[in-house]
Amino acid sequence: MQNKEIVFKNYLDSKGLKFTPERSLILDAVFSMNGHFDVEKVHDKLRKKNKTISAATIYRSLPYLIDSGLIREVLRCENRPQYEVNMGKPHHDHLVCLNCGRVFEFRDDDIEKLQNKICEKFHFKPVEHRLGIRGYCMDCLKKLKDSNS
Amino acid sequence: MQNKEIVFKNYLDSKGLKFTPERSLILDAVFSMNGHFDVEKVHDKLRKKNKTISAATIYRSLPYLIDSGLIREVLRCENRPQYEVNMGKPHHDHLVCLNCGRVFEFRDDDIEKLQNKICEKFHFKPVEHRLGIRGYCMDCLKKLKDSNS
DNA sequence: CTCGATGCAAACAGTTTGCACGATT
DNA sequence: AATCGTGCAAACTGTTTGCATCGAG
Repeated sequence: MQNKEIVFKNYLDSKGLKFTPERSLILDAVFSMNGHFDVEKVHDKLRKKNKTISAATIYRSLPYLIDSGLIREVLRCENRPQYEVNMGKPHHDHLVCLNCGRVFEFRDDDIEKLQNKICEKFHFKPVEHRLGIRGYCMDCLKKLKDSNS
Repeated sequence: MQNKEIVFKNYLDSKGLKFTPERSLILDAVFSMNGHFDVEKVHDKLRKKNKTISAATIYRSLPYLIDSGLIREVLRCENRPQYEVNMGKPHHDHLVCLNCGRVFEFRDDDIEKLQNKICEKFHFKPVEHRLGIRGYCMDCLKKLKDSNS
């Protein structure tokens, strides 16, 4: 039993909920994802392992995973909510390419500090923040330039 | 004919589209809104003026308003997309209170500069960015504290 | 026996689209 | 006549919910 299972089980126990086989599979699927994912991707992943679980169950499980701190919702750059695993990384922000859709992660302590300064100014107690910069990545810029010449 | 109408008309003309009475009403409704709004709010506003316009038409018009630069989509803090009028203010970010839902706007040039620095590092050409900090505002903090004592 | 968990299907909300009709040129 | 815009209703997508059933304690 790995760390993530222990965390999830403890969380569920504390709420009088059960660590079922389905929830275990969803947990594994979510952690086998690299990068961002949405409900459909989790569903697909499970189907590929011939462990189909109804979408309703996934929808019902995600809030528990979020509440337990194992995953979190990230910047909405598409039409549906995206999630990602909380891997010890305290926080990071995103560069989203409008052309290829790739997401580049970065973390900048100075930005974090400035944000805290602003919160102080407003007497605002921050819980979380999301910063997403959308634009064009190096590769796509090059491609676009080439195709125009 | 005011500025916004001229801008919109010019935009529509340039695309071979028409500045219809419906689009004019939507434009007015949108500009009479203070703060953020969504499609339903525009619809309501128009209904209150006894100028009911079908939701479909509003949905079809918003992209033109965005594309013409008159309004923009803002941070999604709720379940549906929110928009706001582009009032000359070049850009600002948001503090969203998780308790009362109020949105505080701010602008910080240092953060903007840092973002540009990061983009340079990634050879990333930014188009737009959204920063939302969620937490608790001063008033709610006070209220929450009082009710706990 | 009692709860919570599940899958299914139906319901739902927001958005988009097909279509017939209307207005403008 | 051609083109674009509109309202309506139907379609569609992602998500939630009611219900019968299952399964662990």
